[in-house]
Amino acid sequence: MRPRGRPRDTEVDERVLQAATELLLRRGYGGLTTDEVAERAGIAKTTLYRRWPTKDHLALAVVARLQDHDEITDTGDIRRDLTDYMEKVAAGLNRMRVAGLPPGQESRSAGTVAELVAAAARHDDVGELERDVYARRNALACRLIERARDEGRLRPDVDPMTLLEQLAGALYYRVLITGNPVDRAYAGRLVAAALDGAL
Amino acid sequence: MRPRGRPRDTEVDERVLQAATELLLRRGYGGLTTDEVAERAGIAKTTLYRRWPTKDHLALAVVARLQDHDEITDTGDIRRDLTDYMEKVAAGLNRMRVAGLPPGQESRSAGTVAELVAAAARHDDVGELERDVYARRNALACRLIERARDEGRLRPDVDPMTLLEQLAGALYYRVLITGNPVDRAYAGRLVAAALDGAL
DNA sequence: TGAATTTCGCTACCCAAGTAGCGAAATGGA
DNA sequence: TCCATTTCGCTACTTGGGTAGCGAAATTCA
Repeated sequence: MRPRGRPRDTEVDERVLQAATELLLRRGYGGLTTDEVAERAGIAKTTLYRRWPTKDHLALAVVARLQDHDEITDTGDIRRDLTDYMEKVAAGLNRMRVAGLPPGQESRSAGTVAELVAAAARHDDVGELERDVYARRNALACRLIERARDEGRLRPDVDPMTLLEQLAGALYYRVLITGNPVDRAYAGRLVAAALDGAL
Repeated sequence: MRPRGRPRDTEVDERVLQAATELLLRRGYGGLTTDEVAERAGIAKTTLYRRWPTKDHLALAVVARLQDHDEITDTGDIRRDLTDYMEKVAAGLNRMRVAGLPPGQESRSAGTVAELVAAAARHDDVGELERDVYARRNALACRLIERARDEGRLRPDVDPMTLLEQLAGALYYRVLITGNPVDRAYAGRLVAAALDGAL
């Protein structure tokens, strides 16, 4: 049942997200301006701000929509499954990190990923939404690990979340802090290190 | 030998950093404004910008100065040494993460840490300076690991940098992404997981 | 039909980052 | 002493995120 007043134009959301997506992907976070998004979407800036209270919220909405909800493969080979998962996470990071750079000029910039992390720190609700995205994705991998553990393919005292944080953390650390590339080779080394231990 | 023109007032740098430090610690990144820093330091804003080309550069200078150059303990017990090191890293993160919050209202905000990560992504030179800070600190821990490995206390195929990235990465992941607390207990669990492996 | 309610577009505005340009002050060198 | 050079303070400005307030449009309910 409709609320009381004039209904929202639902096409507006779509047009705004479209325009914002294009700007974010082509020009990066700094090149995404609410003025231009509003202009391209053919609406007033105030209308935009009625739906997304800050640019950070808008950018998160864009990125959340871009997330492909890829499934996790479960072949029973935990080493391989985890490597596959890490590679998918890495691919997502790499897609965002080059956003806004002229082709060929990649630099070490973590770009949009870093800005979204900062956005999460600035607004509590953005942080929660972001955490939901990660959590949903990690939950699948978590079950993968639990199953392997319960079937005796991993040590019984393995804490799935700690293991995941070790793996994903290293990827994010590379992208955000050291700026080194993350590829399948690195994902493999990482999983090997985490599974085999250092002792 | 002095350059040609009017010399820079060296006291200005000190006064600016002082004012910026206080603002950053008390009000957080968003509460640090170049206008107020300049006013408190008793200089014109243009003078500030002649030394630090952006607010991001200034903030990094502040944080870099705050880093305590604590040594790394080497007791020969690699498990304990790494835990100590992780705890020091965590302490540094926790110090920055509460910056700008009224006491008691900690929230999950990663605050200044996240903003600095974004700053590194925005300006290549800020990124390089930041990486230098981390690299210098990590180099010590790296040697610690190498020594343990070469003395047979760790597997011979251990890659020190990968191990460090696993450890530090998980800490940063917690602070920046999941927002969970990092304390000594977590540091211990982390080191145990990395050393013992999951298999 | 009319009243209440909500969205929309518009204009004008505030704030903070960062820049342009100028005259005055402080230095080294001829 | 005079000149080149550089810093400094100042004022004015541009840009982008975000807000206030208003009149018009679109809807529900009586």
